Amino acid sequence: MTGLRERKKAETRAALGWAAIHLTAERGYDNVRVEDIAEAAGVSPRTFNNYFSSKAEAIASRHLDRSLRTAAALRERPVDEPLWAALTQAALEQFTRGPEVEAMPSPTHAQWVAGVRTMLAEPALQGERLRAVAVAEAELAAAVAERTGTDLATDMYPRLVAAAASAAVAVAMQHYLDSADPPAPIERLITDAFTQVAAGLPAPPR
Amino acid sequence: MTGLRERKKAETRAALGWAAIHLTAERGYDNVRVEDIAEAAGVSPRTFNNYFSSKAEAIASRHLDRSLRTAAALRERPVDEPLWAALTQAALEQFTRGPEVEAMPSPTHAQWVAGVRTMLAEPALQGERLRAVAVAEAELAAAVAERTGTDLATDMYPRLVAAAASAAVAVAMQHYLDSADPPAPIERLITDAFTQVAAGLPAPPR
DNA sequence: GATATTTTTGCGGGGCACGCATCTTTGCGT
DNA sequence: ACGCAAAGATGCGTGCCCCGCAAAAATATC
Repeated sequence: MTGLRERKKAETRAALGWAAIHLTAERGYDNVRVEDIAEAAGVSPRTFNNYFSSKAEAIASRHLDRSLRTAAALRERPVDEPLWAALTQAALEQFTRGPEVEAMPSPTHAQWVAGVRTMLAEPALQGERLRAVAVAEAELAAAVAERTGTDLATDMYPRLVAAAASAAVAVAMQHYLDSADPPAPIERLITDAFTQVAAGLPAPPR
Repeated sequence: MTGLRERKKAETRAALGWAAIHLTAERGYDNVRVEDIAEAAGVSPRTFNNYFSSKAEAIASRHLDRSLRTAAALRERPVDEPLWAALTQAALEQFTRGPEVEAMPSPTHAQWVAGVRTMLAEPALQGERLRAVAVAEAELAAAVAERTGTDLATDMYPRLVAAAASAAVAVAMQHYLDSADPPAPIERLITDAFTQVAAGLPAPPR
């Protein structure tokens, strides 16, 4: 059962995370104070640090949540699906755009994308983002171990798979952001990346 | 030519980095103040921030340097060596222990390892470490692109290779630290990891 | 409705990162 | 050898961040 307490906590957390991202994309990382984020979310500044232990962590929180969902998605895939096909699908599922982005008016949208790009370039945030990916990777490794019947404690295999899958997604996203004109569809990039990794990344003929 | 100026800068940087690691492994991350690190390196506290923009960055600096050396090492490998063999060797080269560690007396050494483990577990450092790896990965990708005649701007291939290689090293290191009793030789773990990745990480028979 | 738990909030402290002005060191041309 | 220009080191001051602690408010339990 989902009590009022838990729901409110989740809402506050989401509000703080979203406010942190929104304000940062709008004004730039160090023109946003914790105080501003707290105000936008309707809580006291002190409360901010009850939810996140740093400004960076708040901003990275959505990325963390989404990354964790990949592991959960893998567990939902049919057990008889081949591993790499299941991984690819699990990853793809995370890239259907949510309503709060879709509902954004178009001219604003361009500014938004630019703001996000600037945000991602901020060194102070990259570390936290990568840490989020690492946390999710552990979950993914556990799911892979379960699915393939390997042992996390003795085999490197599940961790290698999880790391390679994370890398595929990361590279595809980077490629998408870099060459956004014209923007190659992210779905194709992800599929491509997974295919190459699953083929062992052979050196191309020269 | 390597002037006095550059040499002194490099020395100061190294001294700060080493002091940061040493003190942190000894006392724990938040029992070390920037002031202490500066003092140990023989410079003023203000100077610390001329070299590193955070305590975490200073601690991760050696890791960054070592990671960057992998990319440099790849460039030194013979051009006719197959890609994955060259990558494996380049990575292996970075794991011959330096004299300042080798020279450490054995009882102290145990404490040292424990200290380092605690240090690596510190959340505040993990992000910075990962960021260092990411920076090195970009270098590695460039080296791979060069060696394979692919194009960084249009092909995901070199980045995927770099990411997969980084992941192989990271997983091997993690495995090494986790199962350190008995400690499997790191060289074998790395070689194993690279072999699996280059084979496309096929699902094992159940 | 009264009591017990959880969460929020205000306050205060210790530290960190950095801009700016100043002083010192190094490099170089004559 | 000397002095000037460039680069680095230092001290000071500022704004912000993160967190411990204890009181107050909100929610759950009976």
